[in-house]
Amino acid sequence: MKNLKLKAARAAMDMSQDDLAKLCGVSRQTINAIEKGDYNPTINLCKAICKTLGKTLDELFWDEE
Amino acid sequence: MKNLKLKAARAAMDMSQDDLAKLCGVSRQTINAIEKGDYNPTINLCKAICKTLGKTLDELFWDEE
DNA sequence: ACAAAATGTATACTATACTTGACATTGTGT
DNA sequence: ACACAATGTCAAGTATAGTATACATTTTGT
Repeated sequence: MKNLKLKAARAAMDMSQDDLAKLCGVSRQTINAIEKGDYNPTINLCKAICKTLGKTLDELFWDEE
Repeated sequence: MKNLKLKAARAAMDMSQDDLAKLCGVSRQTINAIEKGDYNPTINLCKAICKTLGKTLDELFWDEE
């Protein structure tokens, strides 16, 4: 399942996947795969993404059902 | 750095590392290593742990500074 | 319509999360 | 003191997160 919250938060900061990737110290493909739901990132990467986008884990990676 | 919030939440539910591991579908060593801070779990495992312990990602895995 | 930027996707490789099995150590109860 | 549960730790293996390179497609601006 895609991570649309991440995609939206990135768009709100007017960042490309590549911008975010560089700021988080990973490759563009990694960000792309996470947004696409292709894989299961580590918590440290999730935290780095959250801090870069000014969000928390719950805001970007928690799905309440 | 150790994850004491996780250790405390598990203790509050009166669960052993092995209990938690089984409920999350991972090995005991994995839970032990996470509490010890030995590695960097995936977000899916973090979510499974949170749901088992009735906590959110922010409560167990977010460190505000 | 055109060019350039951003995104999607594929392959082959490397790093590391996670497993299984085993043993040592530290608690906790009786 | 004794037994047993819970925790810490090691080593060798497997699965998959994440990389580098490359190319196709879509989006956006002019």
